[in-house]
Amino acid sequence: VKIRIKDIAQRANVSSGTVDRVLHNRGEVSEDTRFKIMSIVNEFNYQPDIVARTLASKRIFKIGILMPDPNSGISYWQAPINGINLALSEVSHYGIEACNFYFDFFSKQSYKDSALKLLAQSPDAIITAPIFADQASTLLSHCKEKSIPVVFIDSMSNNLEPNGFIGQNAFQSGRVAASLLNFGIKENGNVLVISITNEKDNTSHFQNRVDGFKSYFAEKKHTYINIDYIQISEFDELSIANALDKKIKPELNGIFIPNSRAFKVVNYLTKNNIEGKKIIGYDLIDKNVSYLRAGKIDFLISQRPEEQGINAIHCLTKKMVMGRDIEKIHFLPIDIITKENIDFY
Amino acid sequence: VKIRIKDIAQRANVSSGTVDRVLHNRGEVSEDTRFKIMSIVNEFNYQPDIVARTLASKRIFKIGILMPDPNSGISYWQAPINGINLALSEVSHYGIEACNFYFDFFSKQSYKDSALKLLAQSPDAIITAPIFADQASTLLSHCKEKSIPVVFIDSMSNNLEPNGFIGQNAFQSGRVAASLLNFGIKENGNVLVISITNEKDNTSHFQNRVDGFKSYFAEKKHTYINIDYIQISEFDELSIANALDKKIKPELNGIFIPNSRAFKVVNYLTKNNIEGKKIIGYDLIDKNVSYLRAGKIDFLISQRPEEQGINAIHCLTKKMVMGRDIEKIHFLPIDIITKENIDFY
DNA sequence: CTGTTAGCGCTTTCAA
DNA sequence: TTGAAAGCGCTAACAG
Repeated sequence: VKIRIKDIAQRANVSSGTVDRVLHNRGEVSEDTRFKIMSIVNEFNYQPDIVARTLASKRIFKIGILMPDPNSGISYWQAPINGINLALSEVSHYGIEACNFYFDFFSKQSYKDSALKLLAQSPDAIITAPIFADQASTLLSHCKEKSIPVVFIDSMSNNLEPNGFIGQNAFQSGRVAASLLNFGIKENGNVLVISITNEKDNTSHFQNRVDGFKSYFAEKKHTYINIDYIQISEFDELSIANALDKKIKPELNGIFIPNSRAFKVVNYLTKNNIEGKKIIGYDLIDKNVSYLRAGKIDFLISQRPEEQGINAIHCLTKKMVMGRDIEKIHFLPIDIITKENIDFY
Repeated sequence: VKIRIKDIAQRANVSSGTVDRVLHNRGEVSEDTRFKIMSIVNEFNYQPDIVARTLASKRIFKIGILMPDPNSGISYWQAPINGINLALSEVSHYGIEACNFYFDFFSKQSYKDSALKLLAQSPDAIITAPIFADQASTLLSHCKEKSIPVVFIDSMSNNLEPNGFIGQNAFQSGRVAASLLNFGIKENGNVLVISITNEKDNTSHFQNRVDGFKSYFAEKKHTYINIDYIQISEFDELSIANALDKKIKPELNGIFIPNSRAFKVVNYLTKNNIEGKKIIGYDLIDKNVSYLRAGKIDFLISQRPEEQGINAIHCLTKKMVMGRDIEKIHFLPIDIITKENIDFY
């Protein structure tokens, strides 16, 4: 019971060219025939054969990728790019192509520059990690004007409205971390939140995690967990050591690091022969994974960065090739990773 | 630099029909021209355009699905079927179709019967959960003869060799469970493994989990965890209560249920007002999830049943449409689910 | 405004 | 053994 353009044309006493015109809203069709055709389309629930379509139309869809440079220090950013490339290889025969632009994770200017270069390529859609809220906002406005769909991955700037967001619920992930520490610590104890970050980071994302973390303990009635907090805005070893010297005490039970820099804390602990703290951090970057395997980090929370990339490509492909809507918010699972299950992620 | 059949034909001074014949090994081609064509194919690394291919060949690939009846008691089995259907809807335009056959989870005969009915439909590939090793083995032999690829999902019967397996590493998942309990229990304590299963189940799968669980504690040098074990082969409330009355003691710290029947244990505990045991089970079936949300189960381990179904369809599609090989073993992650992250799975 | 037509790259039948 | 040709369902350019 599949109806084709040819069938519709026949029933409407028009040519297939005309049907094609109304299906693609390219005008130049009288209201009468347009109506007649549409009613047949609806009556029989016409679904275009996308295989035939992609074969016939040699159209190329260009997806602009604007991501942090995976080679610049923070190895985390290789993961979403891997996901993007993997997905691209699967949909390339639909005429989906990418043009990649990388920016320096620590430079707003670099984001801005790359964004401009990207726009110069006139992409049909854009995927970006909106590390810098202001610059991402500018990009978004440009795109809205030209009606280029934009998908954010990784993090969400609170007041921006991209066509879609793919990432983790940061607040809730903080709660997950808290519940794990709570499970290991029993009724009462002391935990420390160590935020190694400076104002150049997309701090609100990390802050949401901390807020979630605190909210968990705030709700607990029968446990008495004392939460201390420290922010360290210099990333070098000495600054971190100085800051931690004051905060790491014997009575401390657990440590929560709300971003991928847990390994820096463990570096310090190892150097100072401090053991027995429960530690939980984020992201499966090499240095964190090594410490996890060595038993020096208890849990890492993963945001499925590859899958973020994969999903972003898939959702834009569906949008452009099949005309499907973009899901406004797509939260990925909050994966709990330990020494014992790390091999399967 | 894409080469087409037409180009190959031209270079070889033959018609495109002949090229097609050698590409599909349908003979009726002289060794000479065959060789000439193949060398061109290799030289230019010809990749068929699968879009054009599927459009031209109206071939239908039928995938036989042989799974436990999702409506018969064990609600778990709806999940892989959902995954299968989801993936099917994505690849249906490649001419992939399914014919479903369900069997009674507790009846070997029913598996056998359904397998025969399925084979009568002469499917091009088969997906099954090999709940009964012997019967699955018979099916496998039949398929090997007719060279029908078979993919197992969920569990693996130790000495069988399907073309592919998609599921979880059962042994390692038991280790994950153990490490979680260990995290919550500290240096020493008592844990109980409750295996609610009868000989009709595919017990080896569950046994692997228990083995993994034990292996974890066996390796621990500085913790003294005493592991008790009980098997209950009747599923009714009374039998379970009788069995547990003897085993659940105040000094018990943790309970591990190596299959989806954790809720039956929690039913008992609730009825008897027993609290404060750390509990870990498997699978996100409704009853387990309710107890997880209520804080009566600490962790559930999930095997991504939907994804098992999705992957099975995808890997067979790649095999049949694109001629790619089937991955022999595809282990899915061992997801750790808590009250705090359940909403995102 | 509308119809005609020539493909897209591959498969498949029929004839030679 | 091989070649020629008619499609698969849809697009897009051109003619009217």
